Amino acid sequence: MVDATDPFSKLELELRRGAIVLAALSQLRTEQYGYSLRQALAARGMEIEEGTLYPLLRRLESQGLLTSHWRIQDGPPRRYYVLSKDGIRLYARLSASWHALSGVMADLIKDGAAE
Amino acid sequence: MVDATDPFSKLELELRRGAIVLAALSQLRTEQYGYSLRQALAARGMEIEEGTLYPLLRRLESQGLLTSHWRIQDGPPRRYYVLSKDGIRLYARLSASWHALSGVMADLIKDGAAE
DNA sequence: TTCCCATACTGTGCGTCGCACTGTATAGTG
DNA sequence: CACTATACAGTGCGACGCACAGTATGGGAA
Repeated sequence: MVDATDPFSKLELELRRGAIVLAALSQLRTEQYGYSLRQALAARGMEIEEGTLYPLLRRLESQGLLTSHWRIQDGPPRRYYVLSKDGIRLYARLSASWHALSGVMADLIKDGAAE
Repeated sequence: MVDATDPFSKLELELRRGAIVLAALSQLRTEQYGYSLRQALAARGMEIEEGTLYPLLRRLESQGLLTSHWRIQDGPPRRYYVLSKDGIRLYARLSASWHALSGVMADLIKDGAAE
């Protein structure tokens, strides 16, 4: 629960926004269900709300980037997701984009860092 | 003009989305007008549409992060923008956030890079 | 001079998406 | 048997990038 009237909070949220998909995809190279994915990401410093993550997973599947199936075993039924062939390709491209963006931004920010 | 039906294009756009504000702010540590800012960013690999940049500048000013004034000198009137005190503070915080995010993402992506 | 393009800014509307919030259901623990 | 953690689904709002359209000036070429 952040103060939405604070410009910084809004901007930081926007900053994370695009990265969320890539973060999720990166962990779906191996099979995960929503809840475990959320915990895996949180453990690495990328906290994503349930209301964000679950719709995201469904959206990515509807776009053919993920495949999923229910599995009932040791506990409640869980929907497991993993990258599809298209998802693997897209992940490669998107992580390359991230890398490029990261470089550009580092360049932009560092100028005048000595000031 | 990208193919909006291609999931990759949409996701890449989302990836850039949050970074745009930070990129703009980074160049407004020194006074710039919209058009020159757009060219400065493009020259460094960060192309921003006019329909994105101009509203962004107005929005940031309305939030008190930028100050602006018209100047008439050698050509058409230009509206010059520069970081306000609040803007300077926010820029520092936001670039720190970017740095942190960048680190987290690098960590997430690199796992299994050897696969 | 006149045409044209680059420059420079304004404004509108659409589509997308993160999140807050709510709801549903199961498993395990005391 | 209540209570909590787990696990997922669904709705609505707010924010914003961009496509698109419009306005106006300045400079160079014909």
